[in-house]
Amino acid sequence: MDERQALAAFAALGQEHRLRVVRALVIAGPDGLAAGALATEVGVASTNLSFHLKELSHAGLITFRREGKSVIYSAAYAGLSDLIAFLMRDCCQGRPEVCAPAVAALSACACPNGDTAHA
Amino acid sequence: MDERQALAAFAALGQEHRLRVVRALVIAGPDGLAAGALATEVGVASTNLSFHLKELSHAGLITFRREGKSVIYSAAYAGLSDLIAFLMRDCCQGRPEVCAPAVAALSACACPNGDTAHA
DNA sequence: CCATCAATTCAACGTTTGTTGAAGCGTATG
DNA sequence: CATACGCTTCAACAAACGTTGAATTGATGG
Repeated sequence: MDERQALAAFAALGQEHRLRVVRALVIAGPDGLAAGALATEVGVASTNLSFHLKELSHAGLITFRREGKSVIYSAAYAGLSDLIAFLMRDCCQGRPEVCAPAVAALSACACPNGDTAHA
Repeated sequence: MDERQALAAFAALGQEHRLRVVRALVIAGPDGLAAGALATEVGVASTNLSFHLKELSHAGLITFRREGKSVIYSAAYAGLSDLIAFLMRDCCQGRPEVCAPAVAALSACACPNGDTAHA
């Protein structure tokens, strides 16, 4: 990920309604949510939501697929990963302890190795 | 971290000059950089930089200390960690594999356990 | 084929944001 | 105590952003 993409992603997340959309989609998981459902959940007019969804999609933070009359949006987990990596890249020039808290914070969420506690 | 703080942080990062400042400070490490040095590195007028530094400080992404005539800024690693945690919170509702890539991306940067490779 | 529903595009608007130059404040030095 | 230096505050302006209602596209059902 280059600076241009990261910039677009952070700018996209720096807006109340868009941040809520991404959070809702992250929580919803790979199944995603229809645009209408999102509009209700976030509390924004559909016209306005479309604008924000396009922005998020352009920033690589969400993806979408048509399903009948609805358009289903989901979080782009890869895009989110890349964004985190960009922000912390080159963070520990010989000082691993500096950015270790960030790893711990994220690990607490994901428990990727099936090893849930006392890591 | 609550939504309001996360919003301020993402909005702060969604601006070219501010993102460069944060990246420069993340790379610089705990020692930090003086405002003047940052202005040179980022390529922005000192007046303008002050504005952005205040914004970043307010968002909890950087800290500062006075040292003689200079003001030294450094990355607030804890703030960055919290931000990452907020973004990915509740991401793996029974599906750890979904956000595992994010953990991998960050771990590659930090190698916190002294275990550098082949993890 | 027409009516309906879901979602998007478009143009217009009010507000917020980033930038600039001049002036001010705090710290060091002769 | 006066000067120089580093940085910040202030007021003003142009550009970008988010919101809204009306019109449009695409898919489904009578």
